[in-house]
Amino acid sequence: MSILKPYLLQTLKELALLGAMRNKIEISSNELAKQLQTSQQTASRYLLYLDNGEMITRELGIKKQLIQITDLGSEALDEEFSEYKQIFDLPSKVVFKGIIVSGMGEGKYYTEQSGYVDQFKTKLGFIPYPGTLNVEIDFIERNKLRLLKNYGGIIIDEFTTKNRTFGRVMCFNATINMSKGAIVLPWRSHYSHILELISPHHLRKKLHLNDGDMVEIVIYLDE
Amino acid sequence: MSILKPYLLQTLKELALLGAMRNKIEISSNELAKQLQTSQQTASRYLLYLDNGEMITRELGIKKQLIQITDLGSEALDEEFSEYKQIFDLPSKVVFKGIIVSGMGEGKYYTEQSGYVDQFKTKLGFIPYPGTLNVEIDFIERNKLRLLKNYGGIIIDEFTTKNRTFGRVMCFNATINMSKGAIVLPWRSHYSHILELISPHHLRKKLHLNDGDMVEIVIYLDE
DNA sequence: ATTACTATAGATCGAGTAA
DNA sequence: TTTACTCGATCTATAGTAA
Repeated sequence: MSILKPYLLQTLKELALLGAMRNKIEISSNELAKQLQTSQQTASRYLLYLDNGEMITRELGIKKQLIQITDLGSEALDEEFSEYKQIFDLPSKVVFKGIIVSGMGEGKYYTEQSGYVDQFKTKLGFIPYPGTLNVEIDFIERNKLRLLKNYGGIIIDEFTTKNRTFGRVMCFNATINMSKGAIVLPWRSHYSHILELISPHHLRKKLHLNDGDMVEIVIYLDE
Repeated sequence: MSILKPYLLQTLKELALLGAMRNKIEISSNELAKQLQTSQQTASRYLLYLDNGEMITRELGIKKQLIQITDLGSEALDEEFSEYKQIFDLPSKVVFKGIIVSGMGEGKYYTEQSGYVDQFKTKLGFIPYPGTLNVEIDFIERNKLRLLKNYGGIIIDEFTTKNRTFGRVMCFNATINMSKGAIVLPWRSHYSHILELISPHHLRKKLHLNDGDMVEIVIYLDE
């Protein structure tokens, strides 16, 4: 049992609320059942599942049992807590997971235009390594992209060369697998399922990334 | 549907992570299913349940649907978040609910011993009204008592009179229904389901308490 | 007291499919 | 494409009870 079913996570949470993360707590299946508003048998079964999944340790006496949450159990709770922090603390960051894909090389062309480079330097604080790192995000997560655009980021203004016009883009400071960079969203364009990242470093090389690798991108909203 | 089943709360959480607390999000039951790692039918059913429970609003188009979390839904998530905060943020206070019961009068004897009274005055800052107010807590909550003892409180040392020895006790500043006082835990003794409170005032009289009345006790750890 | 098994009742899931 | 129905399969809950 690797990923915890919702009702088992809730049970683990109740145990944590009773102090089982810091100490062994003495609790009978009947008492837990009362807390969970279910039957003694169900509470007993849940404890067995959690024990099998190594989320808790138990010391069974003739009466009661001493229960403590394991490191694995704490991690499960911590992950859940992180998600709630993301929901409520939002203004600070948005997290995407995605996989590395190859672009069509046009990223290099754009990121070398001095009209963009100068602005990147003053507004983002770095000169990007030529090219963009393209990360394909889960289709569903484009909802988060809409959120970003609504929220607003760092604006890179359009400019014109003697040949053509380069459009406005919106940037957000971001990290990819903890490395500093920024994502770049074309001002006009529908929400795509590809995120384009720029960075002062050659990310593929620095992070040893290949197509298909899973990466985590954290986007910072508070500039 | 008043209280949310665990799997529905998880679904609500996923929607919130996709931004549905701040905006309408566009999502198909199939996409949600993928996110929840379940079937399209189940995702659809969950959305119906959440809609019926007024946790979300939906606008169904010919494709997709626009979903936003209602105030009721936000509250449900916020409550869950609070519980996680309680687990992870080191608690600065512990809350008990219990009912007033009568002791056997020995509280008065102890709280009048000058060996205790002098220490109460210097370490707690008040001279207790003679007697203890006894509050019976939910049996399961004695786990929280263990937490308290591990955490450590204000120590009142043992002392000896010409007749006998009075044992060490541990105190915590506390309020009972917002009135100032302290709880007193005998150093040796197993965790009981009775809390003994002392206070500068005659609490029964001041708060018009009778046996069987429900009271709330807040114990402060940071001191 | 307990914990936790068995057996059955009940809830939930998802393939198939209509609209 | 969608959403969401039906209904048999599967999972979960609990009464009864042994240890």
